[in-house]
Amino acid sequence: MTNMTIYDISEKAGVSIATVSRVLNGSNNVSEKTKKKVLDVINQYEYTPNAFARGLGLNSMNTIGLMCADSSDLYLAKAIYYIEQLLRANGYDSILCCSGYDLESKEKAMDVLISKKVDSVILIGSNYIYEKDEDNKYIVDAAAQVPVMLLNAAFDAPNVYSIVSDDFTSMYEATTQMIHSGISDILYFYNSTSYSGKRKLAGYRTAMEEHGLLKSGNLMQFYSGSHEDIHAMGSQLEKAAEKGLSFHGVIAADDNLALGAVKYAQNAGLRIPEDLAIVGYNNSLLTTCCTPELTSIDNKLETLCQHLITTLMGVLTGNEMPKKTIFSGEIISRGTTFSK
Amino acid sequence: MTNMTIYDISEKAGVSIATVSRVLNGSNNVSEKTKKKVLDVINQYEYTPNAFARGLGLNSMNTIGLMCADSSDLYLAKAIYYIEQLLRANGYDSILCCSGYDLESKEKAMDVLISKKVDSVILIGSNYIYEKDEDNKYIVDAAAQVPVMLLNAAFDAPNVYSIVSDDFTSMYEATTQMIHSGISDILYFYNSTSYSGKRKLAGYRTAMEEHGLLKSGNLMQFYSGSHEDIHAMGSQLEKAAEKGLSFHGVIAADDNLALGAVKYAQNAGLRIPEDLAIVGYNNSLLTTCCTPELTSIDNKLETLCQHLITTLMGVLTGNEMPKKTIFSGEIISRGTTFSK
DNA sequence: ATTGGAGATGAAAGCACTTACAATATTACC
DNA sequence: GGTAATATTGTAAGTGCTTTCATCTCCAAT
Repeated sequence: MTNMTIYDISEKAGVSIATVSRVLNGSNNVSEKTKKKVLDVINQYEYTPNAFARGLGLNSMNTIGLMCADSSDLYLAKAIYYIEQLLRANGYDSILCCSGYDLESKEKAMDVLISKKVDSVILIGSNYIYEKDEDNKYIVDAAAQVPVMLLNAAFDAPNVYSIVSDDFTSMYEATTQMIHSGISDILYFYNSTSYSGKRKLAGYRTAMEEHGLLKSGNLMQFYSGSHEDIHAMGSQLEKAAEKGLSFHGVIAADDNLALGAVKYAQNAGLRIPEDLAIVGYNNSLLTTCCTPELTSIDNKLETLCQHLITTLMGVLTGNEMPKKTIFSGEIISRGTTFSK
Repeated sequence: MTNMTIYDISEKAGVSIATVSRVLNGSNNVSEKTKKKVLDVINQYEYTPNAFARGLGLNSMNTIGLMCADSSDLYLAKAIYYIEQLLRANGYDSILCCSGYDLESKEKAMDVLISKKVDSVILIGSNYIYEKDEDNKYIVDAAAQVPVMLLNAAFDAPNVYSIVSDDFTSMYEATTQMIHSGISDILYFYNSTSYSGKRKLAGYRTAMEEHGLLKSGNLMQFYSGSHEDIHAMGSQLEKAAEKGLSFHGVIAADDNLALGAVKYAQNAGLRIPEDLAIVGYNNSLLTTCCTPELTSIDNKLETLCQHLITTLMGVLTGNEMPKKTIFSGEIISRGTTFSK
């Protein structure tokens, strides 16, 4: 922690700097005797090698770039937390970069991280993959420099690894379950058409189609997924109902939207779940805030993160790792739906 | 973005590397003509200087260490978000380190950040300052290396800067307001005795004392402040009520605890606010999840963060800056209290 | 006693920048 | 046109590590 250099240590220990460097890096080409001698000096003076010089020599400072649209988003914040913990446990540090949701900002953020010489970039969230391939160029470019890890999105390119949850199946099952509970007019309430957004929607559609219940009027998009807008979400449902849209169930693409539906039901004096059953997505802490509490789909974020880090560590040590991994989610039943 | 060095650029531009370095660092000792010439080459080849070599030469990589107990905590996550944005706007990047709540982990986390050669460390949250001075040694040590910024805590030491909200006054006013609304048996529900925890409590005590209403039995501590425990929080209140404790108001030290009180009231069939008025703290998104919505104290986090960064930037450029700044909070009245 | 080879060590050349200082070019002024 | 002052540029010495390669030590095998 002092400002000594490797030269000071080598002098005090009576060895060359090469030897000090070797014990610093755990090389086994050092005799036990001199290793101990050097370590003693290092501990005595609380010497810490200069990280920049180390970085220059090794071309790495053991840092990983974490990118997400908004680190204050409930779900993303949890992911950041898990990932940071896991990385540090593996000897890596995290440099965080909130990119926002537009492509240009993402490209800029990516440049920042790459120019910081991170060992890898982890893109947290399904909004980093675009329809058009040219819009994903910034990812391909980054992957030419360092491995790129995607959480909740998948993209097939060299040096890009994807960890996703099976959103399609989760939504398919949630929808099927609601149909089986006797509800046939189910609204799908969503905001994003991101990678996972599309798969969720497809899960709903497939389940509805299989029962001959799909009506295009029951797909309702809201412009935002932000918590601040839950009242506006509620209003939108209210207006739709006033205009004659009839629905006794809402499947929402995330918990904020589901909470909007709860707000709507409460304002309209509807009983939950008798008059309106509601399912959310992400199983965030929002689920336990409202009354009744919210049924939601848990996509096993911690497991996804663990697997992501395992994969990344494998890649960084030069191992062949799977390019895409899929995990199943789970429906957590609470008060806003009928128990099976 | 390529792997060129300053030598390549100097060669292609027909100047020395010193000149390239000068334009890279915005030195004004370069003629416009050569500056343009060099910039053209840099842009043409998309050259980015090697961050490690730069760090070694400048002894800085323009990164700031962000430390918080748990980045997935609602309030801390918001702080991280604001700070990261502001830092990046000022040309700095953030390396994130979630320290947990125990001292030893914090010391370790601090070592990690310092050894990464950050330009400053920002401690986010009131739990970084301890009663005993020896427990704050890790901060003093860190401050010997780089400026240390405290958000929501204050500590007087060289090179340590504190940005706090006036928790005492906020709590004093919230309590006074509740008393004036006609409630005299007000429970104080808290978990932490951190820097701001103590000040909040003092605000409540002072207000109650001034009205001769303070009863020590009305101070109720809960072991955790975590959202997962809201049901347990509710149970604790329920048990206390069953044992004969009477209260018609709850002032909670944060929104999670307040939500616990809401859960209790709902389970016990109490009307809010008629039978039980509730005030939370932090004005987090939890406030709008429950019904009725939660009155809470907003401590102007964004303002605090802005001021913190302003102060930090001043310090880093060698200016004299105030060691401690205090901002007022504001009570946001919602449905869990009587409107004034 | 001799040789070969493994294991331990050191000298020195990177790594890609910054910057003090010296050298040169340019301008200003008489 | 000459000189001093100033603006611009280059040389070279850091910055603190890693690592290759050569050297040296030591011991087992012959």
